[in-house]
Amino acid sequence: MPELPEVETVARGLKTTLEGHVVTSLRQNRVGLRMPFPVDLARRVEGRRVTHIWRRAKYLMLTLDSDDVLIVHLGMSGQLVIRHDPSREPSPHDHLVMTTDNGVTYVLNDPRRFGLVALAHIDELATHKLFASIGPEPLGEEFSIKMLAARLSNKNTPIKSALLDQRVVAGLGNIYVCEALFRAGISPLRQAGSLNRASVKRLVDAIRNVLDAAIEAGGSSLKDFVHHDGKLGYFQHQFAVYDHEGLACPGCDCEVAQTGGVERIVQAGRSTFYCPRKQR
DNA sequence: CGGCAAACCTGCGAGC
DNA sequence: TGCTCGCAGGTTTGCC
Repeated sequence: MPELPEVETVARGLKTTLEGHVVTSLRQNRVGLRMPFPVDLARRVEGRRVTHIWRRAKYLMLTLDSDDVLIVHLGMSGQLVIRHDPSREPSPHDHLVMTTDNGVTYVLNDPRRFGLVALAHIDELATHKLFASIGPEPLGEEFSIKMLAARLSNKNTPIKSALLDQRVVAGLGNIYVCEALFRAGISPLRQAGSLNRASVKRLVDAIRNVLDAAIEAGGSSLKDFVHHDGKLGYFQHQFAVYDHEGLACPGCDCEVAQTGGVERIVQAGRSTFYCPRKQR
């Protein structure tokens, strides 16, 4: 589920209630998710103040006053939400339960358990296994036409697959790759290395614009995604092509009955939605 | 090295 | 109603 805009939304929401507060208890209801929880997780988090909440790629980052960083990835179905009734019996998928000194309880719930929780010292983040090979932040200064062009130039894979590769650019997932390629007018089938400079420029602009718009809308809620306070995102109502197979492409003026509308294909095992008339 | 399929896991909707 | 199948926002592994 959560791609860059969804994780950014959770980070911004948590800032308002969690930042500046001390973790009074951290309970684990299982040994781990995709990877085992750190063995010393509770010991290193309990009693620490959360000084800064931020995001890198699709990872939620909670910096503690010990200079440890609590790293949370929500996988496909993860939620980090406020639990208003802490006395309630945890649901089978409430894997972590955390309480802070202002009396707020947070639950990490993740039915599919593709999520991940890790802990690292702030000085070792850059070289940490999770982050060492991740590409630039698409909303940051360093992401440019020149740099994306360089990263795509020698790739023989379709542009769709290249953009899903977190080493090329950080934070994009299936939804926003499809939407960005639509906005840029580029076919997902094009070989990444075949894009000219003008196409790469449109792609850089499209990626930034779609991510900005999605963050503005609080992310996309398809099945599982909710904000920290349980509210839904609403960018799904602005999808042009994602999950729109057979529906009218917003850029085409002809009838769906004649064109077939938005098409769905499978690339590297994942659905791609696109308009073959508007995307070349 | 590069690129793709499969695996990890649960839940849900469609179809029979 | 109840079963099976396919599919889902991500990442890693292993194979060619």
